[in-house]
This record gives sequence, C-alpha cells and structure tokens, in this order.
Amino acid sequence: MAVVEYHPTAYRTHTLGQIQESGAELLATEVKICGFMEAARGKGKICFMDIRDGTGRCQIFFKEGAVDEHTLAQAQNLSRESTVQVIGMVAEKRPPKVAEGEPTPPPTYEVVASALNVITEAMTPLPLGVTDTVSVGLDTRLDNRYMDLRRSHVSAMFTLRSRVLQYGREHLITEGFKEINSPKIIASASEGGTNLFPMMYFDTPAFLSQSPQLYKQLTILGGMERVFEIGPAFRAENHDTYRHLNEFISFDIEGAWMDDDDVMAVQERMINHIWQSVADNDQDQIDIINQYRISQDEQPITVDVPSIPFPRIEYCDAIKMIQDSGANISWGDDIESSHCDIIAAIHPGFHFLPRWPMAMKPFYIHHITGEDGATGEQLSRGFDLNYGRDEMTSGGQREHNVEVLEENLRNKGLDPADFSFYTDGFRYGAPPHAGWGLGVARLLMALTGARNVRETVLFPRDRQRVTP
RNA sequence: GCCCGUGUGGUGUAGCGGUUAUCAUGAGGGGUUGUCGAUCCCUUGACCCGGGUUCGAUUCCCGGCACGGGCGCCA
Repeated sequence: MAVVEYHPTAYRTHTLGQIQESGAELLATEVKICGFMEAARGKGKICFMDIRDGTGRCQIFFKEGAVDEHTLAQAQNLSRESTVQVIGMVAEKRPPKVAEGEPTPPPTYEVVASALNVITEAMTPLPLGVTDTVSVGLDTRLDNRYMDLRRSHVSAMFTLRSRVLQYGREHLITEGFKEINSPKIIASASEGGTNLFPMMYFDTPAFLSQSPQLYKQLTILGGMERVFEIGPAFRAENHDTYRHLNEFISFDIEGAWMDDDDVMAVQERMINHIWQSVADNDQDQIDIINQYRISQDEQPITVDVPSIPFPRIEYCDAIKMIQDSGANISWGDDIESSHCDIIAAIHPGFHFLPRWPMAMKPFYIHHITGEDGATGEQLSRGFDLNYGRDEMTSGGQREHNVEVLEENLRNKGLDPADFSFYTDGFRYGAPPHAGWGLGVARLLMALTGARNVRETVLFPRDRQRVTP
C-alpha cells in the first residue's frame, strides 16, 4: 500500500495523526492544527479539549498564563463539534494513573495551546451525538449522515469501503484488466427483466442504466481483452429489504477468451486479495468497528481470509441439498432466501452456484448444447456467488454466436431488432468471453458484518429515500 | 407490493384509561480537578397526525403518514 503524505495546508502545519505518530520528533515544536471539537473538560484555570480531524485525535491543553482569559473562557464554553484552529507546542501528555502492577502505556502527545481560533461554532443540540453512548436509529443517522459520518465506526466503514475498492482494482490490474466507464443514460432496457427508471434525454425518452453488461461486451468485441468497471446501476424495483437499494455500485468485469470457470477463478483470487490486504493493512479500522460492536453487545468481527478455490455447488446439487433438508423445491425453481439459508448452514462463507438452467438466465448467457441438468433440461454457463445466504455476484460465460444470441432474445420474448446496437457487434468476429457483476455494498457487508446495506453506502437510495 | 410490528424530550428508551410520564445521553448554569468514558450539584426539554369510543385518550378503536422486521425479486 502506498505511503500517505499530508503536506501542510493554508490552515494547518500538521495533521492530528502526524502529531500522534511523530510526537517524539515534534516535541517543543510549534504547530498549527485544525479539527472538530469533540469534548472540553475543565471549568477553572485549565481546559482540556479533544479535537478530531480525518486522521486522528489530539488533546489540546489550555492553561491560565499560557493563553489569555478570553481564550480560556472561549475554549471552556465552546459547543461540541465546532471547528477550531489551534496554535501551540507539542508536548508529552502526562500518563494516566495506572493501577498497581499495570504496565505504563507508551507515551502520547498533546498540544499546549498558545492561541485558539474558533472557525465555526456548532449549533446545539446536535441532531445526534458523535461520541454519545446512546444508540441512534438508522433513519435518524441517514437523515443526518454528515453528523453520523463523524462517528469513528461509521468513518471506519467508509475507509474500509475505499480500501476494498482499491484492493479490488489493484488485483484486476495485475491480471491485465483495464478500467472503463460505460454510459448510464441508455435508450433501451439492457437486459429486460427489471424495471428501469425512465427519463427524458432532451426530446428522446431514455432510461437510467440497470447494468453495464451490454457495453462491457461491446468493449470485448472491440478487442479490449479484459475490462472492469466500478459504477452505478439503477433499478426501479419495489424491493424493501436489508440488501436492496435502487441505486447501487456494481463492480463488473468482462474478459475475452475466458469461460465461466475462468472468471470465477478471477473473482476468488480478487476476493482473496482484498481480504488478505485488509487483514495486512487495515486491522486498525476493524478494531474501531469492533470497539463499537462490543459497546453494543455484538460479537466482534474477524477478517478470515477465505481460502481458494471457493466451494462450487452446481445448481442440480443445490436443489438436491435443499430437497434433502426437507424443503419443497423442484428442479427449475429459483433458489429463494430460505433455501439459501439451508445451503449457508453447510457453506457459511463464499461459495459459487454454477450451471443454472438456461431458462432462468438472461439472453446473453452462453450454453453448451447437450449440457443438461438432472431432468434433461438445458443448463447455462451462468453462476452466482453467495456469501452465507446473500447473493454477491451474478456472472457467466456470454453467448458469442450472433444466431444463438438472437434466438435467445426471441425465446425471452424480446425483439432482436431492439438490440441491434449490441447484436451487430457480434457479426464481425467475436471472441468467447465471460464476466460478472459484484455488489460492492454487499461485499462490504460480508467483510464488516453489517446487517443492512445502508450501513455500507454513504447516501443510500431506497424506495422511501431520495435525500440527502 | 404483501404479511407482522413500532411511533414518548435533540438522541435512545421505560410506562400507563385519570401519573408530578421513567432512565440514560445531551443542552444551560455552577463547584472541584493535569483531566482523559472526567466528576459532583442545580436547571431544562417529549407522548406522530386526523377522526372515533369515553366523564376523561399519550394509553383503546379506525384511517393516514413514518419507521423496523419478514417475503417476493435481485447485485
């Protein structure tokens, strides 16, 4: 992971993180620092102020004599979450009293203030307390996300989200994938099936894209070999669950000269790399989340790097597994949430579900004629990746033969003519190819133990919420 | 969209056909303190909206709105 360097800015010479990390070298150095005022203790001749910036926390010590009376009073009466700029000297903090026999903790650092500049004063009361021990409802948190984000475990969640995307990118680049951006305003349904959000594109009716699928494929037809995209997808579905949003970030790949097994292998290598990198670099963020979880009487989470290959449970075997447990399901039925619970009881971690019936998969999924399931019906080269009961990914080998593609479209009740912008791309030489789309928010849920996808999305969009 | 449940200070909660409506956290004031989940004292602030039943509704009933859980569908 790259080393981060914070250069001085117009407002500060050092970050609070730098003061804690390099306090020993900075002793007796004058620094200018900024932050949100988290807590102020002391009403007499002294005041201890904890401030927080995006890199860490620091205690500021105000004392009579070092600052004038007005400054001391200002520090003592400042409302929580006000933003301040402080000038002072770095000093070693007096160690806290430790019980007999306890080891002395390593030195920490503070700033002895000589000047305080209140940048903006926070209104009171706060819509939710940043450091309060009371729990806050999700709706209140989302309505006031700017304040919720100041809470350390929430901040840790989005730091991890950034890292997960970074490690995912990193891995795919090492396997030769190039990052692309496909249009989100489209003229027609890209897959059929789900409901799209209609919109007006000047005078032309258009839609928000539900998936980059067809565009990824066009880049493969264009010879780009291996591509990935991390971008939004929009679905106008009336679902209302812990794992659905109407706008979500889809992490997609597509690769030429590959089949479904090949891209499953890419995916498990990528997830393994992400988990391994988080375990190596980001335990501090996991610790912050765990500290909060413990305060809420929840089990702490551990980053268990999943070993590869992940288990593969073919559709036919999954149906058998579900039937054996006593549930009522027949070949050709969808595997529903309650069925996923049955599989998850046996395979609690990541597992692939390959070889679904062709009838249940979209038109662009490839099938090998004669590759039939238990009841003699055509299987596809489509697969899912689940973590526990939750679907993370849908993917597969794509159909590269234009005649078969058009036949598939007709079989799904779609008119090939509506897809000519896409099917025409297959008429001039087409490589076999495969890919998948992964829900980033769901992957974060798997990593962090979040039980609601809204925890892993900054400003979620669901049926009831378009704001903030 | 369907089924079930819940709406009480800023936040999170307890509770009840007639209460001084509980507790925590916060906010305001003060005391003490090189503090560090600071602490102690005082003060402050709430029953989602509309209709009905009732002598009386925050409590019961109906409707609305909002939220939570489950399901369908999906990533």
